[in-house]
Amino acid sequence: MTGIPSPPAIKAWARLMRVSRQLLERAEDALKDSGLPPLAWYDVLHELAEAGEGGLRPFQLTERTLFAQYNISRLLARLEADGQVEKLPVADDGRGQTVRVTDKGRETRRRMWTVYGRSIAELVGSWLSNDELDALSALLGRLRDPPAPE
Amino acid sequence: MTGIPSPPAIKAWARLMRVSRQLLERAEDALKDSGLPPLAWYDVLHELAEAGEGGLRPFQLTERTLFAQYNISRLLARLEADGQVEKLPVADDGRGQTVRVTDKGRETRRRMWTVYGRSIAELVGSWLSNDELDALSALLGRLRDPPAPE
DNA sequence: TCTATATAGATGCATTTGCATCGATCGTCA
DNA sequence: TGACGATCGATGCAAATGCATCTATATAGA
Repeated sequence: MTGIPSPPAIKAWARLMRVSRQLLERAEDALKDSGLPPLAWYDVLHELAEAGEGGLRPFQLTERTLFAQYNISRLLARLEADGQVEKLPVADDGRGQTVRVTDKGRETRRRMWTVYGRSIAELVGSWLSNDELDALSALLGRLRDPPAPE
Repeated sequence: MTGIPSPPAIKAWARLMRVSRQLLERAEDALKDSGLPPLAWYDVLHELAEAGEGGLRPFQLTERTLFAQYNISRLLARLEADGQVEKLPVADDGRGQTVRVTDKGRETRRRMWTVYGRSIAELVGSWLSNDELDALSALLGRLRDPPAPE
């Protein structure tokens, strides 16, 4: 019975898609303009930095970042080729590996954050109050992880 | 002075990016599962349908859809090859052309909407009340079209 | 233990995107 | 009118994405 979306739903959807695309593009542009790698690198380096010395398995990264499995596989290959991460065999699972961020990777993340963080502040932080930002987060949170259509 | 984003700004940004990506993926999957073309086709067909008989110039489509110019160029080539749109020379500008949706294109849009609309209803409409959806639209509207960084 | 099935991760191939640039026409200004 | 910069749209080439599938290891069940 939810076949036809209400006008407010359509409008919210349209704005959500449009605004997120636009802001994402701005953030990517800012990184490019500073000669820094794309946001996808940041996402992975960030997760790995949070994970600490233990590192993460690639499949854990696919869960956390929403990138497709083959995408993570290739992204990690690029990051490794560039010395940003290192892959270690994992003892109790011969199929897998553990990925750990290197010092260079940590430094890359730090440099990216100075630009990325500024983008966030400019694109979002300077237009809404903290209360409004919290309200936005709360509303978006209700749309998160909707149950997959069986 | 807006160099460092506040925690609420970071959280709102993260949710915005994550939720929009996730919902977009769901909507795309639903179309694929029904054997329908990707959302990009819908966006263009929708704009052209709204424009009516007069059609639109490609550069107008790039403005309205946020797709890059070369992207629109190739998307239109694919749509034309598939008979969804037709390109007409435009009288008063020898460089340009006018793009108009065909009957087939209108039919494609209609069929896509039955699936796409249901996705919107399920992914957004069923989780927030209309008032909440309006509040979300209003907040997102404040983030729209931020002035480009010079 | 042996077999069947599931999971981790990589990869070949086609499609799409991004980037730079091009050819063509338009508009402006001398 | 003629020259010049701007705009419209297309395109060659490289990189990234999507899709299907593959290899290898792990796990469950007879």
